[in-house]
Amino acid sequence: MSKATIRDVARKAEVSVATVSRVLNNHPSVSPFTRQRVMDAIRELNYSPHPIAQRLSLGRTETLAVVVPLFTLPSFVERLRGVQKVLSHSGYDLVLFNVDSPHQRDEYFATLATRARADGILVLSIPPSDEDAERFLAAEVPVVLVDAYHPQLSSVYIDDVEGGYLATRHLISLGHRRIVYLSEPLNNPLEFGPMKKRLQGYRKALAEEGIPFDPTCVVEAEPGREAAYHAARALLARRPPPTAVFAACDTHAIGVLDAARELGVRVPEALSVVGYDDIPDAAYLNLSTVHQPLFETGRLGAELLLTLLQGNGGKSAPIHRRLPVELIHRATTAFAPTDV
Amino acid sequence: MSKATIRDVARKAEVSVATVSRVLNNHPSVSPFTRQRVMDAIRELNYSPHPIAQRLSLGRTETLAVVVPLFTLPSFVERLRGVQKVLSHSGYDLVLFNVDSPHQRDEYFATLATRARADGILVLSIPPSDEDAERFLAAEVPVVLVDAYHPQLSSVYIDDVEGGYLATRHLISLGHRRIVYLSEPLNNPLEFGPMKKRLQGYRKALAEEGIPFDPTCVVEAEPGREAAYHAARALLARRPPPTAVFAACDTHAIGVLDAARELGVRVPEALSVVGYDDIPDAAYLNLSTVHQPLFETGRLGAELLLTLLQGNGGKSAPIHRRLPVELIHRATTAFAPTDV
DNA sequence: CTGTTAGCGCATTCAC
DNA sequence: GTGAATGCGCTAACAG
Repeated sequence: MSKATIRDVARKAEVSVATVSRVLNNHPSVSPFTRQRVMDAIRELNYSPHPIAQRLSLGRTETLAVVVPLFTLPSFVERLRGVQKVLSHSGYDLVLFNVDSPHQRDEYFATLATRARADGILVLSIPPSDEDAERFLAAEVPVVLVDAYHPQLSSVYIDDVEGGYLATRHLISLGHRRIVYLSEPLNNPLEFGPMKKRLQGYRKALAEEGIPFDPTCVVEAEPGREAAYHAARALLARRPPPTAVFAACDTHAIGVLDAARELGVRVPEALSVVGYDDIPDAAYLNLSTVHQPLFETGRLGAELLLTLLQGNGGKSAPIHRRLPVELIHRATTAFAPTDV
Repeated sequence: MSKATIRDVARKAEVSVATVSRVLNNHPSVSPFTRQRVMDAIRELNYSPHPIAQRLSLGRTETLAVVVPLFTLPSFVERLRGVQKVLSHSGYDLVLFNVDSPHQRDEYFATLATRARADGILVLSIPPSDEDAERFLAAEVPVVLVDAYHPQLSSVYIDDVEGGYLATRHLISLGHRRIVYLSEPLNNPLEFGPMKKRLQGYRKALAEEGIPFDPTCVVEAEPGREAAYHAARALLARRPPPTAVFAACDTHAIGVLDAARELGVRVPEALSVVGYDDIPDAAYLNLSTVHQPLFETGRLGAELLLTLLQGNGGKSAPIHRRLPVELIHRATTAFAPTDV
């Protein structure tokens, strides 16, 4: 249907293609009369400009790339929602690049480092290497990192050290001393960093209170409730068992709750558990946790990218926004048992 | 960097652009010698073809549109995973269109009905109108519906009538008679149909057993655990209360479990609950439910679309694939209490 | 095997 | 105000 081209419209309206183009981009210098005739022709032919042709001519792609670790992170949906909310009315197409391996990440980052690919790039939770950053900079394609950081690239992120610190301090203030830090693998192929940062915060809080760091109190488990459950069972079998667990993500925290329930370990009386992220389930389960603004972070990242796109040409200094985290004290944390 | 054009390569390799184009699309008729020279030039210039220009020239967009109700359906992630898995290696860009209002749906469907927009369209859980279907057909742009159905458009879906039937039959066979059907709003703005279909299955099972249909046993609640929880509280306050609830989605079923627990109604002794979807949480909570292949459905939909794209030109008859559903009997359903 | 050329559909100088 | 002409970067006949 819409096979009509700008030329057809021009012919029908008895004007030149240039004029049609002008009314299309409502250029001021077109007489009302001609404009009307063109509009009529457009409507009659059910014409709409060919996006690809426009893009080639304009030298823009009208496209934004969003790079996400779609399946590894459960929190991505919330972030993506925030992103989508902003971009939906921006006129940009949102193309999704899912990376689930380092190789794919490298490939995407390499191919995206061109204005010919996308006008801007939004990267969720995947830290680019220095080399990647260089390429992005050289290609002069605006990039915003969400939940990731690189000094040379704009970003929106949270202070994970602070988050880990808050969670641990909370437990310490309740009298806990044998606090386990349970996290997803600290060294993962995608070099997802927050888990390490949270560990730093954990250690910082411990150090502040003069509690010696016990390496056996740092345990890693694969992502997912299941893995955390098994890890927790092992933990609770220790003698003496920990009195508190700081899980680096809510999913893990829930796995810990599972194990505790199954073993008859009462929470929070015998075991305190604090999670991280504040996913919807956390509120429901009354899980004490560190709240991080998932939706917000996506939204702000997208907005920042649009801003960078506005100020085209001016490759200004990167803008970094750090959003606050907050400890939510719910029902899974309480004073440490006294029979230590 | 990659500002080099095909002309630059041609110049450097001392050949014509046509030849460069040939090696790019590894056309056979190029002498090994020339090919090597061109390849060298390409590498030296760090050249890569401009996607937009290619598309304009080829008359293809190399793009697939995926239309999703991103935020209303919790199951979309699983489906999208399936889609992504297939498309990631297809060479197509995957652009995401999120619709959360009828208006947006209409807008997207209208603008997508052109080959100029996308080479193919994948629609998740949003039934197009007859008018939409006509437009897609007229534009000759391949469309695959996932979890939705239209006679003229290819689709991958499940038999929701059967699902509703299975769930209800299961309850009936356990001796239940006062069975409530709890569902998301039957008439929703996006005209999402499965809830009605499941109701049909429910009624069919009832009818088969000669159990009179009681309109007060059909209750609607907004999406989400919370709303279901409130609805369930009201239900359990009835005298006599229902002995079983068939929730049209697992999230609702979980809300029912919440209410039962809070009111001290034991499940499954005093109340049987069966859900629908078999989301990850369902397995964990030991929820009896109707399993539907979320990931599979997305995967197959994407594969079907690619197939349609292969057989370009031939606008064959629509292909419909109906995937089986299955009742998973877990711990939330049991024989009806005898003290009726 | 390789080069020349004509589009693809639109935006945009530059004249008039 | 409007039109003719040029270019965006690449592919695909058509010649040679």
